[in-house]
Amino acid sequence: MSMDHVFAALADPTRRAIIDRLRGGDKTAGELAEPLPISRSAVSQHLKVLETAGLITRSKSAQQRIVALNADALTEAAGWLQAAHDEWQQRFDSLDRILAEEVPTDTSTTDPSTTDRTAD
Amino acid sequence: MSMDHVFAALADPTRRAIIDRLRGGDKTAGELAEPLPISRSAVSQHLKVLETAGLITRSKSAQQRIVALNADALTEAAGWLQAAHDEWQQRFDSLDRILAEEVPTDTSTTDPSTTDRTAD
DNA sequence: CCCTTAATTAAGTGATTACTACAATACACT
DNA sequence: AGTGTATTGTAGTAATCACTTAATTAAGGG
Repeated sequence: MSMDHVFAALADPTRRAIIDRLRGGDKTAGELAEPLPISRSAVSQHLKVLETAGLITRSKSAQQRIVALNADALTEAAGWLQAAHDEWQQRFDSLDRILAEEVPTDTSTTDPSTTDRTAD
Repeated sequence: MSMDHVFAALADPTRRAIIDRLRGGDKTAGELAEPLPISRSAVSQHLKVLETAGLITRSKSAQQRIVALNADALTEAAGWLQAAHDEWQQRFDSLDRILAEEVPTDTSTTDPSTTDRTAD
């Protein structure tokens, strides 16, 4: 259930498609394989990758395997991304504030060619 | 800047470590390479992967390359995860509610073997 | 112009990935 | 037991990955 495995699992478009379908509720391995342009064996292998990553759980019901999404692993990965994003955004915002405060003096006030007040 | 590339980039622990360091602000390629147990060449290759994924931007400053985090790609990936997580959680919550309300009746009311009322 | 520093690119290697086709398992129905 | 259905496991293969060393580009200073 390491982050390595979670992100590696999510890197494949077929596996993300499977997760997208699972958002609508549990499915059997066959139902998941049906719209995909690859063999059932390949789907089974993808499911194994997702299971190892902790993103899904599989349970038996007669011959069929019920596949369900596991929210915990999603939460963990989402959390890491959110943390990185938030800290960066915060740093970005404060930089914005600094720039907004300190900019006013730029040119024309300290221009040496206009400060030669020789008129007197 | 596809999701494939973003998640594939995040699947490597070295690259996540680089992103973690970048949360503290911009760094040069050398600064990023210094604590890592791999060659500078390898770090440069990792940076290229992160750049292709849109997770960082690189700019030149004299001989050095300044590396900066790019929040947009992080936002996109975080958004996908969050959407999957939220919809699942919502479905989970309503299932919880249904179970809490509907459990009382289970079996024994529609059993065909007990409806042969031959006693008359 | 030559040399140092900072970083990237090129080539090569061993490990891993995604797929297919085929074989094996597991369960249900007769 | 024997057949059909749902799914997984096992080679085998072509492509990609992470790494190393060696060569290359680019900027600055003598």
